[in-house]
Amino acid sequence: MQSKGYEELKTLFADKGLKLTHQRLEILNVLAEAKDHPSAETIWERVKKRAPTVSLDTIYRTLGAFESHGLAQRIPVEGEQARYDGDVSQHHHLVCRKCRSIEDFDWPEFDIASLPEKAQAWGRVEDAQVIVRGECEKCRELSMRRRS
Amino acid sequence: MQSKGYEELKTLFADKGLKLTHQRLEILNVLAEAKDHPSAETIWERVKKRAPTVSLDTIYRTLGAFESHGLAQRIPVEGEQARYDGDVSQHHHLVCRKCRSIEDFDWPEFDIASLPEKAQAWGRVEDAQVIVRGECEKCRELSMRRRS
DNA sequence: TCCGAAGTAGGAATGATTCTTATCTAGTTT
DNA sequence: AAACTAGATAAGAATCATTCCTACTTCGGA
Repeated sequence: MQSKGYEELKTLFADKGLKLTHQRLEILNVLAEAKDHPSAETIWERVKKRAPTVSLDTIYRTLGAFESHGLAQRIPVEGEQARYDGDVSQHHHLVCRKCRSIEDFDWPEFDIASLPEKAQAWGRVEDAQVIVRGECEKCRELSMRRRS
Repeated sequence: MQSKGYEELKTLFADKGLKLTHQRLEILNVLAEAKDHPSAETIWERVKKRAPTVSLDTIYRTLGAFESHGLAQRIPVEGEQARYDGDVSQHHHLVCRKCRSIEDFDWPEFDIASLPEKAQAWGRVEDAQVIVRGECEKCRELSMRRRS
């Protein structure tokens, strides 16, 4: 995800009726740089390095605003903490049940337009993605070593 | 999901090292009859009709046990309450962001074996499903009517 | 520059889920 | 059939992510 210029962002936010504050900018930056699909709390820790006074509540509110305006997505995973992705382009996720790590993967052949009848007729589709759950390689090795 | 006979279940549970208690039977029944992907609390309400003394904690513990033994799945959705599905066969979900309803859909062409390279190499895949998010027809009509 | 809407901090409140402890039960052993 | 033991259960307390409340501050248009 490439960062947009300040003026470009300002226009983008204005169009959505959002104000482009310092905190929101920092959160956007963290999201843009993150490759680990961080939780709100993790984002908070990272943002605090550059803006130490930001409150966790602000992080939550901002992420909620970003999500409803299509600037970020909340990843469809169960689990204690919500996980966010600043990349809203079409892609899919690999979710490790052990260590909770989340990785992206692309699947160009996957096409929302070819979803079956029932999905097309269901209502207004906003997004569709594949969720693969299991055990990542790292955890798999660990559990094998432990067993032997 | 068809109910299995008692003896059959007993064997199935014994094989997994689980005890087949009255409570677990009732929870299984509720899951088998449910088509709405209920939350733990909803399951609790239904189970209480037949077994009024069951505690919510038992519901949570049992669902956890069922999930790790492949007798139920927790649906990969974000949101305040976890949602469960007694159907563990390959299928996908339509999730309404407004009313939180969840519907099943089948997609025979979807094949785990044809996931792209990166997903195959990631680790041990336990399941893969498509999550479609958006607004169901009912909510869509409501919001349109309100707007006009 | 002024105003109202929107954003913010900090702490309190909420609500789902899990843990603790003492008790109980299913399936097994004697 | 009585005793045994690992696994289950109930009840309430504890946790922890997330949201709400209140008072204060900032942004952007007029």
